[in-house]
Amino acid sequence: MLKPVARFDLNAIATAKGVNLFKTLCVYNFGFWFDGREAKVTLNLEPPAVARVTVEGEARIYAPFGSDPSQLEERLLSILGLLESAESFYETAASDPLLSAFASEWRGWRLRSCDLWWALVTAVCQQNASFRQGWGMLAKLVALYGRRVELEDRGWVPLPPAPRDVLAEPEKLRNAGLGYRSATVLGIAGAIESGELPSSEDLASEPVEQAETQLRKIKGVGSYTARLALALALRRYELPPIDRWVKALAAKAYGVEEKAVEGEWRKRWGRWSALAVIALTVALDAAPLSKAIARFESGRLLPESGAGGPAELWRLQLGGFAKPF
DNA sequence: TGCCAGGCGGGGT
DNA sequence: ACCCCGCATGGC
Repeated sequence: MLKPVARFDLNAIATAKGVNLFKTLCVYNFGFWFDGREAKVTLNLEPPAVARVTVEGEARIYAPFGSDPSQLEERLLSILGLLESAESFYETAASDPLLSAFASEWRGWRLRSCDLWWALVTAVCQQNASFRQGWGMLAKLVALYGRRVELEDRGWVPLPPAPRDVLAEPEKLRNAGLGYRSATVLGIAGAIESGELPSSEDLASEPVEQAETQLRKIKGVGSYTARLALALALRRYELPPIDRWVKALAAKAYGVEEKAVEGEWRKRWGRWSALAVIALTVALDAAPLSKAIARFESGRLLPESGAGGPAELWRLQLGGFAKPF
């Protein structure tokens, strides 16, 4: 049972930073964590600490007795991208053939980050699977492991399984439909529990190429997975997670050979390379490649209502939760 | 039904 | 340094 330990208003800082909380909370979120008005944000997995954040900017932090509220508040600001200056990203996007529309309509969006463990699991679930399949796996993981925490005045909040939950009940990975990805997730959980994997603090302070190399030591974690995780967990965007989807789209949009896409992408996006990849999946509703290319060719470069893309993931019924919260 | 999807590693050349 | 294949699973 977690008690409210802090309450504050995010409006001033969101306005100052140009952040749209609705856009930030809705993208790549699940219905059991966001209902269109309020989000439950995991601040810490073990021991659990969560925040409730409304699209109007009201924030409440729930944590175990003895935790430091100001540290958790800082963590919430970081998770919501409120400590990040994204101005130069949107400046670049404004004149980009793929993201110019996104830059004008979605300028207030910031990436919502998570911890390194869940970022890696998220990235693994995107391997060789459609967007819908990958996010379905994640929702099933949360439902099957059934980890949750009670807020004193607000009922239960589902939490992602922790590494030790997965190690204790590995068979649930396959039940969640991860297939051969299960072994990779187990490897990640084992590396974290054994201390083999450098902490996110360590990874944050070393050169990004070196961080990627460290993550790739885990079998099943390749360049795509490592880079996506560095973006999702550490907000390190220098290395783009280029998959066949981005490769084909960028080759077309930028007029280069597929083998030249990574270089071209990094030349154009620089320190925002990974964020641009993630933004593109939002802009094109993560549509399967042939549809995404058709979207690009007809200039439909904004999330569309009813497409069921990342911006509407929270509206979908995934993973077997009967109702939000 | 069979084929493919935001990868990956192991095997070939 | 490449190329190529199999891999679990779910959706079409």
